[in-house]
Amino acid sequence: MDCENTRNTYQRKVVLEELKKTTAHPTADELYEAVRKRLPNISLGTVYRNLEILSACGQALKLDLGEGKKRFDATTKPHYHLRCIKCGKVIDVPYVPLDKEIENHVKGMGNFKITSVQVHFEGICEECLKKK
Amino acid sequence: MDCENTRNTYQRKVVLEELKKTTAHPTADELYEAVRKRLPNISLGTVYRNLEILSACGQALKLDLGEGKKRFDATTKPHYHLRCIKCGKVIDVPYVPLDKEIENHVKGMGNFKITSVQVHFEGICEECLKKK
DNA sequence: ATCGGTGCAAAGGTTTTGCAGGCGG
DNA sequence: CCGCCTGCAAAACCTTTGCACCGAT
Repeated sequence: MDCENTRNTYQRKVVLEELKKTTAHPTADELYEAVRKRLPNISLGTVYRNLEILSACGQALKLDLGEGKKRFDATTKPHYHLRCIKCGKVIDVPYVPLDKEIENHVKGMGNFKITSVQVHFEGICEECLKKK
Repeated sequence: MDCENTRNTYQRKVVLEELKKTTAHPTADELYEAVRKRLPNISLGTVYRNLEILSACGQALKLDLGEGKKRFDATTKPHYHLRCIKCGKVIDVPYVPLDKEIENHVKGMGNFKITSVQVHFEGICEECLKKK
């Protein structure tokens, strides 16, 4: 994607601002609802298009945790995610440099070049542990 | 899921047989096309239902590699997957016990209980490396 | 005979896209 | 002005589901 020829539209600005306000890793639809409070006429398609551009240009992360829908994250520095199997919440897991370690383990195990490693966790979050 | 009260229908048998014939990690639709050569009247819904039952009962794996569709694998023993970013092919990566190692790294880094770790790789497969 | 499974088609949920008009640089 | 972007709506895509009938046990 060509990130030089993108324009700073107000809609894109608000989408990114609202994404930065939360740590809940919203879906496109959830973010659409949040953005609509400020821009009642924005369309869901515009939210999708802007999330696509923002994540392609390094200003957001697109997450797929196997739920059948994507989530988005304004925190672009390396970290992992844990999805709670009880309440569905997605929380951040602090970064430890697993990627390089994994690549070292797998290196030489086949004739392919690894460009990225996806790691995510499933488990039970702090709150759901307390409830039980 | 209740795996005791399942019946051995011919459709389910053929779905599993066709899945076992390939290492290409087919999607439900791709498997539907393969099965249809033997059972021209089978429906896509039946393929989905059987893949759901087979994976829930440990006879197949359901994979989500972030493509917006699920893939299926008759190899249920532990291994990883690499999706080629050039040709889209999914190939097996031999198992090394990354899961436990990762859990050891992350253990104690937050108040949550990890129940599973998903790891998958993106990269370039042998054939596409040669082409370049 | 029971009750899980099937085929068909419709519906469901998420994401993409065609189009005409709007606006940022 | 140019051409990227927007809103709207339809479509695309993958998957699930309701229904009546079928067939495995």
